[in-house]
Amino acid sequence: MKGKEITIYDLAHQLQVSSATVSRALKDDPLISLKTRKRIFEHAEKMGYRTNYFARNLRSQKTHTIGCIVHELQSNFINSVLAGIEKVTAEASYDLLIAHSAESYKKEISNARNLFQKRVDGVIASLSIDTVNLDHFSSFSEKHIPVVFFDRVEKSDKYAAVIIDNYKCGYEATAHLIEQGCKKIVIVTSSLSRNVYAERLRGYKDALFDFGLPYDENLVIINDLSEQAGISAANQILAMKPMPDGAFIANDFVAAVSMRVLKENHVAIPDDIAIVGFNNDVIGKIVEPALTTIHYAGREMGEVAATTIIGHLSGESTIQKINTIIINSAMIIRQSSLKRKRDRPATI
Amino acid sequence: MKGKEITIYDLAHQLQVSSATVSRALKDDPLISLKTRKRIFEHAEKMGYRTNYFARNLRSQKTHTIGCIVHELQSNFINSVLAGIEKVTAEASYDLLIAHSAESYKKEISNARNLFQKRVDGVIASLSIDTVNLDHFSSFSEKHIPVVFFDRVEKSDKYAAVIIDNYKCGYEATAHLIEQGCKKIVIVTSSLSRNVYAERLRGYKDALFDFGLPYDENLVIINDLSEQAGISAANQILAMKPMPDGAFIANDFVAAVSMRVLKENHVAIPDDIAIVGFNNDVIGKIVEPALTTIHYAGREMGEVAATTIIGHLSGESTIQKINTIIINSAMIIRQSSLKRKRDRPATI
DNA sequence: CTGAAAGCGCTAACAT
DNA sequence: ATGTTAGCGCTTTCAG
Repeated sequence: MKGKEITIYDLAHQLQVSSATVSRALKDDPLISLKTRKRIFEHAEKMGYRTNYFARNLRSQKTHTIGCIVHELQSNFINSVLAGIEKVTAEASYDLLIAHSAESYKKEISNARNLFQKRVDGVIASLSIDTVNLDHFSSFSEKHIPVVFFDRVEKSDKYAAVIIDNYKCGYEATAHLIEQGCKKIVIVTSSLSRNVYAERLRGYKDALFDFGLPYDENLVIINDLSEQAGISAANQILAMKPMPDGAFIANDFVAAVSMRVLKENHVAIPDDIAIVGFNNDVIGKIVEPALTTIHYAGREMGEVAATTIIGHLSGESTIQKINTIIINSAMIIRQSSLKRKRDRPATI
Repeated sequence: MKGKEITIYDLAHQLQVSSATVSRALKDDPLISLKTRKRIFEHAEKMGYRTNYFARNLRSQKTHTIGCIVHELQSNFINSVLAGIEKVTAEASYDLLIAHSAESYKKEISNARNLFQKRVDGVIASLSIDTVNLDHFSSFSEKHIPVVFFDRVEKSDKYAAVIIDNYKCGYEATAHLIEQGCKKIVIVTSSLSRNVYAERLRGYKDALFDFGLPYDENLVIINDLSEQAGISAANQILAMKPMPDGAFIANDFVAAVSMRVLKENHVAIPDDIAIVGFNNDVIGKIVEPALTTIHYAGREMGEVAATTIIGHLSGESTIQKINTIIINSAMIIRQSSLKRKRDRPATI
């Protein structure tokens, strides 16, 4: 069974038709009569024919591959986005090339270069925390290769973006804490060069203002969202006098780590301090008390990003027209933020 | 800048050499004089030349791609394996095609078919929970495409395997619990068709025997390791009379979920029941008390698997010779299993 | 509806 | 050390 690979020439010869006919039939080209198509299909199947994508791509000058750059892989959010992208691209029979920058601008640049070398037909990306500009994507725009950013985006008329309304999320989380009676709310976040964090902070500020609370920049803790960052954020909170009675933390993992440290220091959650996380990670259901968080439809975000790229590639729409798409998000209230134990049941 | 793509012919023409020389120089072939090579390199760089992998692969009949089938993506363990594989394959300038079966035999079959269609040069895989045989890999072995399994493997002389000593891990975990004074130890595990679970159970049994404890099959809880499974396992434990005083749980996530339910039912950990998990997931450091677990070097496992495949492909070694490679693993003792609070400090 | 033929860009024998 | 040449397997005009 080691034998040679079957080609369309073999099939053509065996069926006494031309290779062109086989090629067309295999793509289900209506130009070929249904009868011939069927005959060729069945024969190809029987012979164990597999299309040679290299020959096809070489000839057609398309790779049928979408490149994807993400800043993180150990994240439920990113994984659901990826699942959404995968679903859509697979349906359109595009391949997916996933590169991850591990939150490094330098790596992101080399990821982009790599995808460019691999001649992807389109790019979907979420920016690393320390990315300073979009120059590394210009090789794509120069060759008219479509690029769509998601979640961590940068405004540009050259590329489209799929995001959630981070401002609204920040506002709602803060308002919720205030409604629970919090008067001094810490926000633990990351680089304000990234839209997601900057926007949420803006929402936080506006909520404070609307409810008549003062904004104090000492209550803004900026770090890298690592485990260590969670520990030190908690320690900073513990050191504040008086201690804050609310915290809005940029992701559920950091929130969980902080909660652990706070509890070790005999701080009661939510009574002493109410906590809201972000992302709706599984960990939020494991920690005690269960974590109030913001849920975003990662899967949907991925699907939308992929659909946009593929629509563009098949000439249905143009990325320049679309520019920005906003996906839904919603707060999930659990015990960690419920100071006023009332009728409202915790959502699990 | 939309212009045509540069080819080796363009470079050849511009530099007044033949296309063959350019081709060789670009692969750093020592046949070409260092001077010419350098000249060509620099010119290629300047012109923004990118190699056309389709033409190359079409000609060389190699894809330079390794396919990888995993049963899960939301797992730190799998992610570290993948990182290890990525490192090695990237160094050897192979591409990686990742497919995931989501613990479904059917999907695994279609993943395999897909990778075969894509003509990967080699395959690295970890079996899904319900995989019943290895027939879907026979197309690879027939074409002499090397396959290496890792972690969840099935014995076969056609394929190589990279694993940890699950028997030893099961034995040590159980022995540890016994040393802590446990007399009735539950084991929460999954399908015994998978080597990893069968072997650990064997270790569990032997440890019980060696320490003179009876083996009771009612203490073996088999489920699918989902969140729901963790909840029901805990409920089963709660219903046992007398309640077990030790539990060895197949992964840290399920252990964490079970702990939560147990604690909600006022069971003290480790005093009422000592717990050991598996995999050394981050979650083990978040739960309270911190979880004793078994650490396996996932990254190393990935590196070894990839090195084996690539060694085979470059003709350095043969997979038939190697067959099985065993990677180190070690228990990490934290509070969840320490009934006897003695000198031994908890490892964090 | 089908066929003939050219060529995508690269590699590797074979020749110098 | 470098050049010549013949494809790799497919798609796609152009011609019937």
